[in-house]
Amino acid sequence: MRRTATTANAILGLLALRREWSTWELTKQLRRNMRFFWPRAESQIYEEAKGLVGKGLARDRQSFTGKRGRTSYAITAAGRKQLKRWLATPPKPTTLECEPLLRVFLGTLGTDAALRAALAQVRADGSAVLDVGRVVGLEYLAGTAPFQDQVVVRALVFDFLSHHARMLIDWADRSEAVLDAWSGQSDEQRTALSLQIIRDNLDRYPVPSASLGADPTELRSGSGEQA
Amino acid sequence: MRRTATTANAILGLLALRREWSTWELTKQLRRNMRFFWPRAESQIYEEAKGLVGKGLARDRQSFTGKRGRTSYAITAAGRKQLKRWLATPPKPTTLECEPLLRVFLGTLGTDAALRAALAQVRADGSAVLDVGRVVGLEYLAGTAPFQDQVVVRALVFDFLSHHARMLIDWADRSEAVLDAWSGQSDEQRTALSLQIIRDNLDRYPVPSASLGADPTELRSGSGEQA
DNA sequence: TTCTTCATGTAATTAGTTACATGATTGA
DNA sequence: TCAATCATGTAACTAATTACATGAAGAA
Repeated sequence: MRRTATTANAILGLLALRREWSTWELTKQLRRNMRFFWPRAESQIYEEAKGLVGKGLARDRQSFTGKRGRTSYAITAAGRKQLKRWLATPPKPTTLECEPLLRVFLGTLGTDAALRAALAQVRADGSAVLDVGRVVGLEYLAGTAPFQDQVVVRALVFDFLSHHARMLIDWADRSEAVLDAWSGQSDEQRTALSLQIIRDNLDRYPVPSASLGADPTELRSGSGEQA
Repeated sequence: MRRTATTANAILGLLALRREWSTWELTKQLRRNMRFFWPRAESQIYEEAKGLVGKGLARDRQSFTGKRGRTSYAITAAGRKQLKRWLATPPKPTTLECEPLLRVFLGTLGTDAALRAALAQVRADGSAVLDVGRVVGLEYLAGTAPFQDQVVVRALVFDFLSHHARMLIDWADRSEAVLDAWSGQSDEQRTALSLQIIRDNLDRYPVPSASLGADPTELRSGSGEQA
């Protein structure tokens, strides 16, 4: 009853963009485009696609390549209706899952090498996004992308992922520089550096005017450089 | 067959920082600090804590508040050993799960209002991080944070989350401006704007001289039937 | 006194992953 | 013809969520 089943709706959305998809094409699409903001194992796709058929939201068609079967899917009228309904529901919150950051959080329990390995992983995660972005972005610019007609929304997604990726890489770079600075520093110096990092970040938060309640003396003056 | 069980290790890490934790304190900690990079349902904590005891990595202690029981946990020597081992293993990739972005991806199938709702959610997600950051950050600056001695690593986490949050908010702002620009624009103008967004992002990628070349093959979604 | 929030869990269910198995196609 | 990779799934399992139930403490 309370089933949101986002993955199923994601597939439904793909089905709505083209008249027929083989399961393989669906998985390829998820690998290429959606994995960075809705990552799922490929076996899940097979499962969900079958589920859609079971609910009458898609229909399947069998064909053969040699003696090996293949299933293709197409959206039904009921499927389109369900998709519209879903798109009108409130979105779920964004979540980030960053195991390397957990390791940094617990970093004092481990080694310097472990800390650096965590940073390296985050940098690699960002690079992986950019690597795909370069290929896909150039396709759109060339006008040859598989869903060129969707470019107006895809550009927004592209912008998101690009910034996300660069955030990861830049953070890894900054943090590595901090680790480098630590060597030869006293505990006091390290602490001072850390507090400065926190202060720098806080200074850049725009205080939300909506929620400023009691007294403005609480706020730091001189933060008037908003864009 | 590798059992990493990151959530269990996360709890183990908390246990290593203090001599005893009640389950409630563990859940509170996860809500306050870790939920933005390792979000888990609270019921999971109870489960995992029991699991740690079962494996001898922690021991539990029962007490009472009135007639109601309470369980507290402490790490064992074996637990510390396991924790060290885990910290030395390679980190897992970062993943982002952004349902609003999926909605933007499929945005042409829905309404303008739905698109804006997705952006609003992302902005809210960023704000939620900053709201906690303000409180926690000031605690560290004041020297009164519960784990003040961990400030050197916590500052790095703080830096990450601050930038992540601002990335979300800035993207929502930019994208909303794009939606505003769309009204009164022709399809050609919208497309031009979108391509410009993609171009701007690509221009800012440093092309990694190391991994040039590779494959432009991956594209080509077959069946060139496009609307 | 009653309401709300803090605190402590259990039960039922589902979503998702890992591992495996195997046919078809390509190209060296 | 052999290996790699493309393509198509299934089985087994576990991690995780939702929903529920209820006691204690403090505020109104």
